[in-house]
Amino acid sequence: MTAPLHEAHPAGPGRALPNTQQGMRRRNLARVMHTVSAEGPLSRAAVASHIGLTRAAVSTLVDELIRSGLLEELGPERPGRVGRPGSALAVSGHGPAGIGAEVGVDHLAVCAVDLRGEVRSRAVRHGANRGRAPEPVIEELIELLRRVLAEAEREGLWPAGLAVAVPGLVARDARTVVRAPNLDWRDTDLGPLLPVDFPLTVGNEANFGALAELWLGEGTPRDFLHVSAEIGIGAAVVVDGGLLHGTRGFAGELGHVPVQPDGPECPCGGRGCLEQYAGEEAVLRAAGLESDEDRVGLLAGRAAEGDEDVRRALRDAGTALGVALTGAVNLLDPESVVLGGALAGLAPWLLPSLEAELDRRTAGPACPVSVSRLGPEGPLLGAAHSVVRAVLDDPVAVAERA
Amino acid sequence: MTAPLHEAHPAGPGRALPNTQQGMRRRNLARVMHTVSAEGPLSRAAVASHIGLTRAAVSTLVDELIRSGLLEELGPERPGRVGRPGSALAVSGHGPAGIGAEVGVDHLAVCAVDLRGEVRSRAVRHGANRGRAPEPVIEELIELLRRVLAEAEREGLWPAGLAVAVPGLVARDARTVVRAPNLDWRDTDLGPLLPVDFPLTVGNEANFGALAELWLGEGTPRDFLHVSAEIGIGAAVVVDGGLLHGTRGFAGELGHVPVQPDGPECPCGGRGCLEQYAGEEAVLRAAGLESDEDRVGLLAGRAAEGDEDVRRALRDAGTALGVALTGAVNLLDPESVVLGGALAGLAPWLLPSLEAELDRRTAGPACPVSVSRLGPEGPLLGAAHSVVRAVLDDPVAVAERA
DNA sequence: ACTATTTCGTCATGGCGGTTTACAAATTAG
DNA sequence: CTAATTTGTAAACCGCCATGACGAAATAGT
Repeated sequence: MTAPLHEAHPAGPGRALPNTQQGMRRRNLARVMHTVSAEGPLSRAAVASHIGLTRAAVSTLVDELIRSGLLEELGPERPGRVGRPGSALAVSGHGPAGIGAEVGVDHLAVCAVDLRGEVRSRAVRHGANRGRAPEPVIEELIELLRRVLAEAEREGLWPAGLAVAVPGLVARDARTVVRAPNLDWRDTDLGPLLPVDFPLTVGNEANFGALAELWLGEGTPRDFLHVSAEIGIGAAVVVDGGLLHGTRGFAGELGHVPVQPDGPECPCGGRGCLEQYAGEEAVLRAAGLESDEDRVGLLAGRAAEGDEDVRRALRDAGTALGVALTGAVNLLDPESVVLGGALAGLAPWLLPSLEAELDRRTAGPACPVSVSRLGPEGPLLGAAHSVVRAVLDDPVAVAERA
Repeated sequence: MTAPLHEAHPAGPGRALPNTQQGMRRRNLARVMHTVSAEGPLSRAAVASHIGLTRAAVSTLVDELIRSGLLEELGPERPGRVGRPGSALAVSGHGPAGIGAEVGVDHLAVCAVDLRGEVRSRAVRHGANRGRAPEPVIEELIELLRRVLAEAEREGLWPAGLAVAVPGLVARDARTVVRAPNLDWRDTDLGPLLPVDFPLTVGNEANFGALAELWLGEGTPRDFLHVSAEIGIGAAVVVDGGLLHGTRGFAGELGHVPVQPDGPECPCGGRGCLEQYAGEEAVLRAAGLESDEDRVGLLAGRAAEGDEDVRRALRDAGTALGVALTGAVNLLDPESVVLGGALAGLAPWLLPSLEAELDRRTAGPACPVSVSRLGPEGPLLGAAHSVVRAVLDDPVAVAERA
């Protein structure tokens, strides 16, 4: 029963809808949902002027959305302006919810987000998953999922879809994990393991983090490069408000960009890949540390304490990141680079050398580098919100399933 | 009078059209044009089944396109199939034409392409333009343009737009050349210099070359990386059948991707940029040659003769290209890499080391590298065809101008 | 307090676009 | 020569949005 959510989450409302009158209607319904969702409570008239339709047309659209339970009438607004006050519309806090899940190296998490974007339920379970087989891990995830779904149902929500963030490469079918080095999973189709009766999507953790940044970050542009790191270093390329997936779904493998063509060998077969300089393992080694749990926290702690070895290791990692990012920036000309995931916590010590390297190597104004506010929350929120966006992108599709 | 052609040539038909009934109509007109253009002569019924409309609907669409002179009725087709034969429709060979122009380092060229994709007129003028001011060069280009337009008019064609390919960075407004090192142009707006009474677009030569590959190449995928080189090394990133422009329009600057972080200094401010290893100047120097004209031809000639110095220089350049492309391929996961422009002619000596490097550094199946058939013709054809595509993408817009 | 003005939401009407249904025309199969 | 099949078109219909008019509900002015 696991139908794919529309793959490669389209940027705008309803990209794939047919070019017929019904398709037009569905696109307009989506535009209403997006407008109300983005611009807060709005009257029908305000929505109409936002999207360029007449009040009459918006009325019929809103009626349909209210009947479907996707919009709610909040009642008359009381503005100081002249004229009859409008009736405020808001996205419904009941009805469909986006379920996000995350399989991390040392934790599992599930959450439910309503159409308003609020997290209404969540469950987390800590514990190292490194090297565990997929089945028991997913078994535990399902337990969390059950709890979240139960609580969501008590709040009047029903699941519109499930998106799972995984620390590894995911095939374009958005179902099978091709390679997850931290977990030691290879070519495992999560579809059969997660028998849910709503659409399932599996995606790369870094990609979901980037989407969270795009949708939840403040002032985030529509074209940027989102860099995050767990063990591998993943980048997500966001172009015109949409993710760049690549042919096989493997785009964004920043970790294996050559930084020093005759540097140390890398398991990927190359030499001097970024991961050999800025990967978690490499940085720990350079700092003279060893640990099996919360390695990022360890690094951040030592660096904050003033440990010169750790700081040097992070400086060098920043320089290597700067070299790799110079290539990426030259190739993509993004509006900015955002450091997310584990890198966000280490930013204070990475940024100076990273920016110095990037500035030095770029002619003209350098590409600004910023740090994500979301940090480690990004992937989970991005996953849940991807489902919410899918609902906003095609409201009738979910209304039919209600 | 120079209105911008729709910027950032959209992939599909009429992306920017409003979501109204007229917009729907225009999109369907575009779909008919695209189908007839791509699938050769087709009956109304065949078009209908291709795009999923009814025969009746297609009939009215075709009527309108024929009245506008964009489609032609070729007469009844004689198939061996049962049933009444359809009336073959073809894109008109008269009416609107796309005008392409190219400002090269040592030549100027202009051509006119009809909606069928045939080159109906062309004019070329050889002569070094290096270091000449924009005004006299454009003056000469206008002379060629006048000749091409005159011949096109004799053939019953009228210009639907002009696209100019320039060897340099072009701003997002598609009018001003920000930097063209070979010509020594900086921040020159070609709009005032080219006062034509139809839409004008200025674009990067490498980008137009990539578009030519996309539209004219056989078996070219919708996601690929097109690498070309004149003096600088430009790459064009094609994603889902559309060019990736970047925020400022500077995407694809492969020449300044770091290949050896502490290599020789580069005018861009960096060190060890690809251009320092695989740029024209660098290769000539490594080969111990010097020349002011047709430097690529010189290299190819010597390499073909068996000159070991030249071959070694090209091998090394290929290796450097391989390193830079490894980074790009990891980041973008394209379906293939295409070598175009000057690189196409040098491919026999570049490819082996390039592919070896790329294979070695990539885990799993390597990204296939191919060579463009179009070679130096690419940019000019791509420019002209970009105008033709714009007409196919929104037929009514040009019909109104007829 | 009362009227004029402004804005909101809705209804009836109409135009536009594609579908459905029906039919004549043109070909092949038997 | 008839039956079957396919094409192109015309007429009626339906869905969707625009237009214009109206009542409702607020403010502004006298």
